[in-house]
Amino acid sequence: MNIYDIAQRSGVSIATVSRVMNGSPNVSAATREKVMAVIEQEDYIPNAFARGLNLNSMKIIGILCTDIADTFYAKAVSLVEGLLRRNGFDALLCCTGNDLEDKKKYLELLLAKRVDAVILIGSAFKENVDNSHIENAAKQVPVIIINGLVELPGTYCVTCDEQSAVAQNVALLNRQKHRDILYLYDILTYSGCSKLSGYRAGMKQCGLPINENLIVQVPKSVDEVKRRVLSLLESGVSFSAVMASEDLLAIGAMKALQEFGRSAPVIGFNNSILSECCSPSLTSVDNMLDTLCPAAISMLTGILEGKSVPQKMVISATLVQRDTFHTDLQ
Amino acid sequence: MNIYDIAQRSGVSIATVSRVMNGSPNVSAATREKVMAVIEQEDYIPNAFARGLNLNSMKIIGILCTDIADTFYAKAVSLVEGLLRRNGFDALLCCTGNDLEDKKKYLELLLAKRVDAVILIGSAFKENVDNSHIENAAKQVPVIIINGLVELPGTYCVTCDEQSAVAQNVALLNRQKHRDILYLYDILTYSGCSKLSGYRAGMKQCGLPINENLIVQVPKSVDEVKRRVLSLLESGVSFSAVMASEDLLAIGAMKALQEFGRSAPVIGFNNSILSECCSPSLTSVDNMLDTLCPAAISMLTGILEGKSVPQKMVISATLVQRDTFHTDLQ
DNA sequence: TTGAAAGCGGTACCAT
DNA sequence: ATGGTACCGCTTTCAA
Repeated sequence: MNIYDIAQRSGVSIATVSRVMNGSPNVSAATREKVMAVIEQEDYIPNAFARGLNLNSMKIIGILCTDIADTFYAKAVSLVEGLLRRNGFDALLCCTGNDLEDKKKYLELLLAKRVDAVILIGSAFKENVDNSHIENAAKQVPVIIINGLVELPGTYCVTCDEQSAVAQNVALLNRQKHRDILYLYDILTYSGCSKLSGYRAGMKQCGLPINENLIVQVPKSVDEVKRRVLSLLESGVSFSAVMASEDLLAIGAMKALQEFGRSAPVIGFNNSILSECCSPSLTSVDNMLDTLCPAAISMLTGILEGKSVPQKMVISATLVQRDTFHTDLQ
Repeated sequence: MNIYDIAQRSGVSIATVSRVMNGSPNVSAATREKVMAVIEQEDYIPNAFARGLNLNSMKIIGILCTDIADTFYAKAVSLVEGLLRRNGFDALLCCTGNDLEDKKKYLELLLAKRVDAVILIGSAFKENVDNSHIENAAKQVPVIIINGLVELPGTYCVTCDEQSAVAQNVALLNRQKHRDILYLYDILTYSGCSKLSGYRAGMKQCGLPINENLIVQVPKSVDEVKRRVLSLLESGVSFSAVMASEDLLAIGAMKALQEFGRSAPVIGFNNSILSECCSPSLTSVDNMLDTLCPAAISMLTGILEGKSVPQKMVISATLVQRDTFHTDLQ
């Protein structure tokens, strides 16, 4: 069933059918009704490929993320997908993993499908890294980056000020007389770098010495983190509080502390469902996906409508207090 | 840059360029080389819409799931997306929520984009429910259902035998002299129904009486479940073990037990990352997504290649023992 | 208000 | 092995 069939059955030309389908005002009420009747009777759905070929768009946005099995990215994708749909777009999902070559390859695949724009979620880019693929993509379609920063023509970034958030946490802990703060992180994505430098900045601002032995890179696995922190504890490394770049890492640390029979404030990051599932429940930094994602989508729709939008937007984080840490937050 | 440009610059016809692009053997080595040189020099990428219009396919598979922020669905989508990509397909993601009307609407949207097939993940269908939209979709493209069951022409189901898994758990608990087993569930999807009937069947097989007060529907929220179970405990409802249809619910129950100062075996479902994050870690049924998803995709590729494939596949679950329950599993 | 017809950028059949 | 050309199904301009 195509536009010719509909035209024939309703005794008009395909141009008129097209006008009816697209809600053109230049159709008489009588004709419109006549055509609509046939369309509905035949359950006619226009061919999206043919429309795409003409309009050079199928209203599909590519979403590139490292790993949707990760709760943080899953939440971001969930929000983004819903918002896109509400704006009449579909989401083409592409999970890349952490390998740069894969990211490049998949970005090309996405562009080959002629998506209207690309949204990057939590990619592992930082300054001084090879961003040629992003630069190239941005020449073809708008590139929206959620929680990442690449300043190039055609890129638009919405980020959370995670650096300040971490620095503030250091200050809060310091106010409770903690001087030796263990910092756990996994990968140095843009976000990972921000947090780490927030830790260093926070320590410095508080006049605390930075002990490199307390800055520990760990794999993203509860058991593995637990093991690593336990061995730190056993080897007598001294710390009285823990911060982590991810809830998962914080939970590994908590488990180690529990097993070692030690108690200490622990602060996670992402305010994920994990922070509610552990016992005691985990105090965690909320990086405001609920705000970032809508901001990103409204940027995107603005761009596609030809409006002028800012290229960069930064939102501050908030600390969600649970069992593992309390303060008056002032 | 289109196929005409490439043809002109390499001094051949568009037919030949098309042959080169599609790896046809009917091209002389010399011509192929000449054309390839131009293609690479110009970074030519064929227009996917035009190809789609001709081939009636853009090699895109629609994925319909209720909520990708849920760790279980997120894992399923993650696996499926990766497998699809490895088979040369892209994934169009569509999260529906639990409303049937939305499911219908979104399924239509997916079909309107002319996807090559649809994969349903964890939809809330059971027998005696309105499956007309699925029936209709299956008339147009293959419909693969992961962890759901709809037996109609054009539908292909890959499920985990969750009913037996739950029944076996009841038997295991009973062997440890537990007779009063609290069962928590949230929504009665196909999967939810299977598990619940597994509970009933298991109790029956063990000759245990079924106390309807021990079958409790709860919302999917740790705090809410905790509150509900606490009030059960306080009201003196008697049970010595807990099973849940979801890790999240099991964790809520664990927290209630901890707060009430009671200890009891708890068994969750899905073997999600949550089960490793709670303390004590949660014993959980693994419903074998790592097996289900590859099976589903190989079914799909088989169908699209015109092979004959079974319409139904059932895989047994396994119990992953952690802190909250141990047995010899025999 | 309506229709004819020229694209959009490919694929594939039929000649040569 | 290569080229000419008729589609695929729609949008949109131009004329009437």
